[in-house]
Amino acid sequence: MDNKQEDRRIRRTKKLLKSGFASLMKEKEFKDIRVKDITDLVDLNRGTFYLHYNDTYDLLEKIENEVLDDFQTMIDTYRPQVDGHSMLPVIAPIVDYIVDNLEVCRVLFQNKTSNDFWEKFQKLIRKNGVSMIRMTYPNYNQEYLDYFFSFVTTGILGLIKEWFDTEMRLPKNELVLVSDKLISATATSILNKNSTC
Amino acid sequence: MDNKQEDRRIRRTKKLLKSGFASLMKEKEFKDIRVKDITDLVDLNRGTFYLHYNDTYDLLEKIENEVLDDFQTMIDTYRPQVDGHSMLPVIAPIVDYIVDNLEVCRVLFQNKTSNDFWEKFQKLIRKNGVSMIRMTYPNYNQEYLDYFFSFVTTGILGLIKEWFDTEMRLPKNELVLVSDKLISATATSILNKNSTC
DNA sequence: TCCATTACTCAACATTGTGTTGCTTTTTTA
DNA sequence: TAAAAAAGCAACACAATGTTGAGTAATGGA
Repeated sequence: MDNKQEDRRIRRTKKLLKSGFASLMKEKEFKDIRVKDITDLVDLNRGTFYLHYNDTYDLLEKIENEVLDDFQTMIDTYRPQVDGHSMLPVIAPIVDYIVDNLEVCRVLFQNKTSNDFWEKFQKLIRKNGVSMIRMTYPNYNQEYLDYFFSFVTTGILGLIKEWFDTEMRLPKNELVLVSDKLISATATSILNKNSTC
Repeated sequence: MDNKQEDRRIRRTKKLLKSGFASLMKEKEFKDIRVKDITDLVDLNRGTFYLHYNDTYDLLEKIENEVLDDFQTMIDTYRPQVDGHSMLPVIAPIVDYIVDNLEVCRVLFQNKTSNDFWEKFQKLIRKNGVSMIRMTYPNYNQEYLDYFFSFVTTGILGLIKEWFDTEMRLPKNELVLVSDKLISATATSILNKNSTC
């Protein structure tokens, strides 16, 4: 978006720091990653890190927010195509995105850090999902709806995590289908039986 | 279990450190908790901490494992009562346990640390759950079963987290019912439709 | 092409928290 | 009550942090 706002050097440096960080996350735990580890890996001065991030938590958070912004953009783009029965039109591009940004997404979805990303992801899905459900079931009990969304969104996060944990053995399109199936199965079983409670 | 194995002073000290830690987790993030914070709070020497734990991560891990051991014991105790259709006989005592150990369980289920507890909890449920499912569906595709379990177990974890996040407003027995309902809804919709794939 | 701007480098620094040690005091248990 | 073991205490070296000031190099607009 702000592609021309930042100095080319800054873009380059940030990209290096982020990719170095993601790369280190394959080898060691988040808590064991030092600023020096990152800057050594990508050949930058340690001080340079602090020109852009406060610490490794800040770096992680910035990465999280960038991905989440992309997700929101995709939801806004593809939601109009959802027909109410299946979430496929939205799920498919999101899974495509994950595949296109594997290294970073692995870090976020496998979530060996703190569950900030999971939490924010859920908020995003819930925000967008509640408004859709309300169209069909305007009076459904809000508290139950909250629990429903907690269940489904964490469930999907667990699904994607499982996918990474198993080296992405399941083909991408099957992951999409399984996700959609589980979402609609849960939704219909809950929404239809208790639409008045 | 080893109630009489450990010196009374050790029992007291460990209990103090664990409760102090759980108490601090209400105020601040895990990463901001120093060993000195804990020992100051419960009036112990900082060095004493290191007689029992390597660091705060180690302390957290020990807490996790104790709770998980209790869960396994409860599953072993109550599983014989499960009739195949509902998980209520197992879910209910687990939720009771959570209520009886609120402070510690809040830390583990709200999971603002690293998702080690979630991960171990899932492993435990999966281990016990797969063997039950196999009785009824011996030939169900293993890979799909894995995804099903990832979905359901993280879903339930999300449910419990939601419960803590909303100050446990939902009555305990309703939480039990919602959990059971979501589990069996997901299970039946998946297992019945695709028992051959 | 030049020049002002600004990002990055480098070395040094104070600070904080860690994990350990040797010795003393207190508590436990048999 | 005595031996054993845990907790207190003070001091230590160490690692990593976050910041600094001054010099160097790259950038992008005129």
